[in-house]
Amino acid sequence: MIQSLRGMNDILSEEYERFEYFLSVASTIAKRYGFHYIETPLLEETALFKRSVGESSDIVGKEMYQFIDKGENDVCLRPEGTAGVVRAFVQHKLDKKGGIHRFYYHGPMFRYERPQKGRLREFHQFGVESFGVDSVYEDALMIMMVADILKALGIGYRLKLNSLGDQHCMPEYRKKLVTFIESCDDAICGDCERRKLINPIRVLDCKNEQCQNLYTNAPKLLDNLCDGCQNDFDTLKTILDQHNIAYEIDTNLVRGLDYYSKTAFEFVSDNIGSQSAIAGGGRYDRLIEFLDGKPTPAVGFALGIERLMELIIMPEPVREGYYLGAMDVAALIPILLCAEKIRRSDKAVVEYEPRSLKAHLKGADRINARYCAVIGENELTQNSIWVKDLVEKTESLIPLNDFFV
RNA sequence: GUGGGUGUAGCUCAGUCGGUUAGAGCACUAGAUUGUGGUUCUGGGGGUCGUGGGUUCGAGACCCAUCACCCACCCCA
Repeated sequence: MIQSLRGMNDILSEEYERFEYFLSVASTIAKRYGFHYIETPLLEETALFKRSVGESSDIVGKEMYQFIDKGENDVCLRPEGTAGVVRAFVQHKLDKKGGIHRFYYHGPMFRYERPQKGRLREFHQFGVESFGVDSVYEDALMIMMVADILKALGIGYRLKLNSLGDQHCMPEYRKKLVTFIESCDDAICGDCERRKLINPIRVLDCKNEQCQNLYTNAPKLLDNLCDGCQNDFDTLKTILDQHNIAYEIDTNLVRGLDYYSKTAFEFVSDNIGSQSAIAGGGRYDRLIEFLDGKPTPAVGFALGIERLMELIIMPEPVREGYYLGAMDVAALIPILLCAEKIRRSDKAVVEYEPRSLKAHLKGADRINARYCAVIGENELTQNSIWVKDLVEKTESLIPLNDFFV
């Protein structure tokens, strides 16, 4: 038997209903916030991710589905969504056009990791990117939008917040941090030794207990922000307070993608195991110029759909449409004609096997139909169809000529 | 990539020390006054015991490999 590839799942039936429900809720909310859908290719030039996500990140370093195509292009399946949207933004010269551009997207992402709960090799994200807005109000908008989506789905969360500084304060902070790390050099773990050289900020969220103990006295990002970053961060907190969105400051929250600056946030759930991040995002004002665009401020977030699936509280299912069945082979012909008429405006599911009335009622029940419509010997002689409303428990015999004329 | 656990019917799982025809519940299907659903009762169908090797007179059970899933590390959404 041929099986799907490791970490790549089919989504079907009830699971897909959840998936679809999520998409409709999230898309509706994104549109209400003034965002427009954008679809970008799953396959992109490898250089796009090397330059945006960053070669120091694990995603680019070891998790990409990368290969040479028949035209000898170095390509890979997208490991995340932002890079492609930024590429499209620049390619279509929206950076030069100026103004505000707000996009939302959803689709599969690919990372070659060891699968576990909440971590697949092909997984789905819903994300949002906003270009051209410098104001920290847009950062707040992102967080409010995620909060709105999670609330609409009945999902509880904790929000972690941090500021990573900008090109003015970050480099200086980085120097301070490296000096600090060197002062406790011999005691840090091998990973941190590596991080110190490639991306020193990442030592902060090292999970090694000994490292964490050492870093309690490390200089904090938040104590080293320049005035501009500090003001924005304070404003952001005020806005969130005003909107009753609870948050916790996490000075060790360092997003794993290299392009973030200033606002960084992460929504986590305590109910889905160790892969607990359900949404993450932040500002990335420098990324557009890294990808050859005109410098443009930008913020965004992405949300992992699979991690949300089991948390979604679905609305009560309602009975809808028709179940049609024959009690006699000859009745199948008018049944099919009726189904065709119903489908012009409603759902109709036909059972082809002639069965007892009881079996048909059960069948209608099983697919959660509102109406059970049956033609048997009696109806055939009277040229009519028997219809029972399974909610109102009323039934009627309708002449075929009158049925949905 | 590292460490640990699990794999028996469509689903959830029993299966004793290795022993003869592999079980239950749910689901499916058919009946229970011959045309009235969601309850009950009775019957029925459905299994290469994840896959491939090995040990043994005999393997669902023991051993090895492999694949998949789960948990933790790591990473991230």
